[in-house]
Amino acid sequence: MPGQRSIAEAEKLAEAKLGGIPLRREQMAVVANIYRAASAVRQHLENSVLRGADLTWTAFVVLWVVWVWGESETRHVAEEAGISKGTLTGVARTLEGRGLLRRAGHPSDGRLVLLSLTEEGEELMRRLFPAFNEEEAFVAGRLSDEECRSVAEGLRRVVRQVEEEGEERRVTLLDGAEPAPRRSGRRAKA
Amino acid sequence: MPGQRSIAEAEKLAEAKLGGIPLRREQMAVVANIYRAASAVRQHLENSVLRGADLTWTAFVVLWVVWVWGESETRHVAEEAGISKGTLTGVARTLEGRGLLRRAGHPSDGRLVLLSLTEEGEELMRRLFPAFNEEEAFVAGRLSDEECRSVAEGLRRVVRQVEEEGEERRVTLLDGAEPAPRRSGRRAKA
DNA sequence: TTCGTACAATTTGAGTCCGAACAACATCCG
DNA sequence: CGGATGTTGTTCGGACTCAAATTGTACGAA
Repeated sequence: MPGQRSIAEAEKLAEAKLGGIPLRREQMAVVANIYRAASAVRQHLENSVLRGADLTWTAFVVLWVVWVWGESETRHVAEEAGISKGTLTGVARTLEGRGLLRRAGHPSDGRLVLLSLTEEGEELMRRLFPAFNEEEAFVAGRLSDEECRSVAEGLRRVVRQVEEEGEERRVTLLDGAEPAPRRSGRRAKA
Repeated sequence: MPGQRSIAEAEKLAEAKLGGIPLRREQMAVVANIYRAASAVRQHLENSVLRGADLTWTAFVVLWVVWVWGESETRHVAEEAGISKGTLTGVARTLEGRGLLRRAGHPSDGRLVLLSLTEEGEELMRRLFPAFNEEEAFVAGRLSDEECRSVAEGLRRVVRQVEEEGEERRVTLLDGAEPAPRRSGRRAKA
C-alpha cells in the first residue's frame, strides 16, 4: 500500500520541486488525508454493504436522506445529499424505476416535487442501515469514541470555513475576472 | 447550508427509525464529516484554482503524482492517485492531448506504459501548485497546525484500517458468497 | 389582466468514474 | 519449444456529475 508512507515523502519532493517556496505542510497533509480517507471509506462501504443491494454511494445517500427526513422537496434532498439538483433528477428517476422512491407534486406549489420512500424502500433501509452503520464503525475502528469526536469536530470546522467564507474567497482570488466556465457541460447559447 | 446542524438531528431520527437498535454515533459522525469535508474541499479547489487552468480534480491529482514522483508506470500512478486503471487511461489520454503529459513504452517490459510530464506540464505545475497549496491552507484556516496534525493522524488511521483489514473484512462479511457484481458496467460475456 | 421577475425541477451536453471483459505481453514449467 | 498462468494497459457499458439552458409555475405590480 503506497498511501501513508508516501505523503510525507511526497511533501519533501514537492518542496524540492519548488526550490525554496515555503509549503504549508500541515494543511497539505490534512487535505490529502481527508480525500484519501473519503475514497477509502466510500470504496469499503460500496464493496461491502452497498453492492449486495445494487446501490451506488450516491443512491444510498439519497435514500438515507429521504428516509431520515421523511417526504422532502427535491432541492432540500440535493442540498443535504451534497449533489446538484440535476444529478438528483437522474438518481431519483433510477430509484423510482426500482420501486424504492416515489415522487409526488406539491399540493399547493406546482413547481415543487416531493420525494418519499415506498414501503419497499423503507424496508430496504431498515435492513441496510444497520449493516452500513456497522461498517462505519469498522472503518473508524482504530479511533476511540473521543478521537472520533475530535476528528469529526476538526472536519466540521473545515466544512464551515468553506461554506461560510469560500464564496467570498473565490471572488477575491479571481478579483473581477469571470469565473472561467467549465470546458465541459452545455455550451453558452451564443 | 444544511450540513452541520442536521447531522446530530439526523442521528436521532435514524435511531428512532430503528426502534432500539443501538447506533454507533461517533463513528457515524466521523464518516459523515469525512465525506462532507472531502466534497467541500474538492469543490473549493476546483472552483478557485483548477477551473482557471481547465483541470478537473482528478486530472490535477494525476499531474501532481507524476510531477512529484517523476516518470512512473501507470499502475502506480493510478494507485497513488486513487483512481482505477481504466479511468487513468482516459485521463492520461486527455492530458496527453493537451500536451501536458507524455506516455512512453517501457524499454524492457512491453506491457508497461510510463508517464512523465512534458516541459509545459512541469511549467504548469510550478505555477499552479503554490496556488493550490495556498487554498489548502485556506480551507484548513480554522485549524491550528497542531490540530491539522491531529486530524490528519486520525484520518491516516482510518485509511490504514481499510487498507490493511478491509479486504479481509469484506470476505468475512460475504462469507463465501460471490461479491455480487455491479449492475452497471460491462455485462458478463454470456 | 397581463407583464415581468423569481424560483422550481428537468433536459442537455460534455465528461468522469468504476469494474468486467479483453488483448498483448511476460514468465514459469515441462 | 509450447502451453498454462499471471500481469498490464485498454476498451466498453452503465451510472453519475456539473452547470447552463429550458420549461413550468407563482406572484406582485402596472
